[in-house]
Amino acid sequence: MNLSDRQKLILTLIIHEHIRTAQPVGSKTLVKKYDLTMSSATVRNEMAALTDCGFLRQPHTSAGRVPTEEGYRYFVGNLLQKSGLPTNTRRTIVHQFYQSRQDVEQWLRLAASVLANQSQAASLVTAPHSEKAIFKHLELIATRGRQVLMVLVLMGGEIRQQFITLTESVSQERLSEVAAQISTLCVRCDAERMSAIRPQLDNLGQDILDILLNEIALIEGASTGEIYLDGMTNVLSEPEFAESDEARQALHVLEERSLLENLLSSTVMNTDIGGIQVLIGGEGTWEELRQCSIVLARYGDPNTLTGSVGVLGPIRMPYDRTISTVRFVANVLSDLVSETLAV
Amino acid sequence: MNLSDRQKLILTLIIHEHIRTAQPVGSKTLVKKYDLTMSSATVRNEMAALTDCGFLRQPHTSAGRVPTEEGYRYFVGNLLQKSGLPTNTRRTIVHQFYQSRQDVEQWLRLAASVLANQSQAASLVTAPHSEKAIFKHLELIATRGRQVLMVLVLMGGEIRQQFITLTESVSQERLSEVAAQISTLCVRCDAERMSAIRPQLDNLGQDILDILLNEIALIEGASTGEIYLDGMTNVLSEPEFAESDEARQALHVLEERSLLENLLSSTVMNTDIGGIQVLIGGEGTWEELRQCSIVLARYGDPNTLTGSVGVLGPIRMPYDRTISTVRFVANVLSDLVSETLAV
DNA sequence: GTTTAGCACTCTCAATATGAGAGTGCTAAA
DNA sequence: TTTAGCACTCTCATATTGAGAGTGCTAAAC
Repeated sequence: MNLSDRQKLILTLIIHEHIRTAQPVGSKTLVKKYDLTMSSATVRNEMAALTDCGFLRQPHTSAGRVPTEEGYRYFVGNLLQKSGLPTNTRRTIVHQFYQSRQDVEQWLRLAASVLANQSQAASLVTAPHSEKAIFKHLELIATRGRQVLMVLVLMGGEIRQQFITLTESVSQERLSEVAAQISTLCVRCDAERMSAIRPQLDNLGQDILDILLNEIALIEGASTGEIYLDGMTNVLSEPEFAESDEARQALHVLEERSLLENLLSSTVMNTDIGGIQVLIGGEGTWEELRQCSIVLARYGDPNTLTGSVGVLGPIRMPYDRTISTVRFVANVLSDLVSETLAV
Repeated sequence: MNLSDRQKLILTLIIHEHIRTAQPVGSKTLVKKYDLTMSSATVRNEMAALTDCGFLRQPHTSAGRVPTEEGYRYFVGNLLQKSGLPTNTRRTIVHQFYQSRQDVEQWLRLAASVLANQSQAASLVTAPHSEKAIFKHLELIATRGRQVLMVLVLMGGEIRQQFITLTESVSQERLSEVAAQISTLCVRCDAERMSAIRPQLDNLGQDILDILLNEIALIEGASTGEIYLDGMTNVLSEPEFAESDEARQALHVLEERSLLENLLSSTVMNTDIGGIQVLIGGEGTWEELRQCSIVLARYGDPNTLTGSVGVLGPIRMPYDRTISTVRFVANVLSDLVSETLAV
C-alpha cells in the first residue's frame, strides 16, 4: 500500500492525537490543533482514502476516525522514526542500576519496575536462561536425617536449590567430599559429558549425579527463566479498560505462566538481540490481547544466556517512547549480563 | 451489642444471600427464599433493629438491606461456625503438594495457586523467614576477574546469592578454602558469634566475612521473605469492581511491595501460628482496601521460621470457606516446614 | 405483647423521547 | 486539485415516564 506524503502525515497526526485523547479524531479538530495549511474538507478526503486502505475506521457514521490495528502496524513499521530516550532519562535509569545491589534478581526486578514506571503499563522481564545448561558447581548440605539440600550453580549464574532424600543418612563431610568431586570433574561440562564421568563415582556419587542430571534436564526443558512482572495495575487505569473485562483477560495472560511462556516462545524466540518485536492487537492469534499491544526485546548473549523484556499496554500506546525504553533497558541488561554472567 | 436468636438468624441469612447475589436483600425475598415461618413484616421490624445496631444499611430508601462492615465483623466474630474443608478438597490439595517437586519455591507457588483457585480471589504467600538469621553454609564461586558469586545458606533453607567484587583476583582453590573455613567456624552461629571469629581469619577471610555480615544484616532487616502472588485477575471479575478503580487500588497494595510488607507486619505479626486474622474493609486504616477483605494466617514454627498466607477478595466474600482454606493451606505449609526446614 | 395484613409512599432502574453537537460525504465553485 | 457550503447521520447527555421492589406505619388479629 503506497501512501502519499500528505496521507502519511495525516495518519501520523491522527494516531498521535488519538493516543493523547483516546477519542476518535475529526477532520476539523485535526486542522485546528495542528495548524494544517489545508482545509478540513481536504483532510476528509484523505481520511476517506486512508479508511479505504484499512488504516482508519469510524466507530459510527458520524464520528471521527480511529486508527485500526493495520493502521498502527503501518505506523510502527513505516512512519515511526527511531527516537532515542532523553539523556537525563537514560542517566536516571542507569543510575538506578548502578545503585542497586549486585544481584541478578534485583536487576531484573528493577528492570521490570523501570519499564512499568516509564511506560505506565505492565512490564515483564524473564531471567537470563540458556538452552544448554553448563555445569559449574554443586553443593550438598545435610539438613536432617536423609534430607539433603542440593544447590546447583550453572555457568551464567543460574542457581537451583532442591531438597533431595537419600536412601540413607550421610554425614556432611561425606556429602562435601562427593560435591567437591563432582564439581571438579564436571566443571564446564554439559549434561552429556557429565553422564560420561558416572563410572568414576562411587554409589553415593552416582545417585547424586542422577538426581543432578534429572534437575538439569528440567532446567533445559524450561523455555524461559523466572518471570518478573510489574505495573499490572497501570493497565487498569487506561480508559479503554475502565469497565469491560478485556483488562482481566489481558492480565490473565501475564499471570498464567503457561500462557505467557507460550506467547514468549512463539514471538521472542525469532527476535535478534537488540531487535524489537511489536505485537499489535494480538495479531489475530491472541484473542485475549485484542485490545493490547506488546513490545518485546531480547537481551543477553546470543549463543549462551538470553532473556526477554517487554511491556504490555493498550493498543493506543506511545510506541516511540515505549520502544525506546524497552530497547534501552534490554541493552542495559545485556551489558550487565556480559559483564558479570558471561561464560 | 446483644442480638436475639431471630436477629442472628436474619443477619446470617441476609449476609448469605448478599454474598450469593451481590444485591441488596429485601424482606419479602428473604421469607420466600428461605421458607421463613414469620411474615415479611416481622422480618422488616428485625431488619430495622439490625439497621439501628449498625449491622445493616440501605443503599437508598426503598432498597433492600446490605450488610455493613460492622455487620460482617459481627458475623465473622460471633455467628460463623468453624467449618472444615470437605474431605475430598483436602485430599486434592494435599495430593498436589505431594506431587510437586521437593522445592520450597514450588511449594509456595503452589500454595498461592491453590488459595487463588479455591477462593476465586487474589492470594499471597510469603516465604518462611526468621527474624534471627543462623548461618549454615557459605560458598564462593569464582566467575571472572575479581567477580565472585557468593552463595549463603541459612539454617531453615533460606538461600541468598550475590555477586561481590574483591580488591584483587583470587583463585577458585583459595576461595573454596576460605569458604570452607568460614563454613566450619560459623555453622549454627548468629551474626554476633560470627563477628567473634573474625580474628581467626586472614585478610581475605575478613573481607569476605564483612560482606557476609552485611548481607545477613540485610536479611534480618527484611520484615518478610519473598512474596508470591496469584489470582489477581480473579478479583477483577467480581461485579463490585466492574468499573470503579477500587480494584486497581486494592491490587496496587499487593503489587507495591512496600505497602504489602507494611500491611503484613502491622497485622499478621500479632497472630499466632494456626490463628486466623480477618481484615474487613481495611478496618478504617487501609483506605485502598475499603471494598476488600483479607484473610490471613501465619504458618511455620513460632520461634524460628514463619511466613504468611492469605487471600484478598471483596468484602462480600464467603468467609467460612475462605477461612477454612487459608487455615488448611497454612497447616499444610507448617507441616512441610517442620518436616524439611526445621533447624 | 407479638405478629401480621394492608396500604401509602419512596426510590431506582430501564425504556423512551428530545435536542445539541460533532462529523461526514457530496456538490459545485474557485 | 482544493475548498466552501450544506444536508444528513449518529451519539450522547438530559429529561420524562412507569413498573417494580421495598419500606415504615397503623390497626387488627393472635
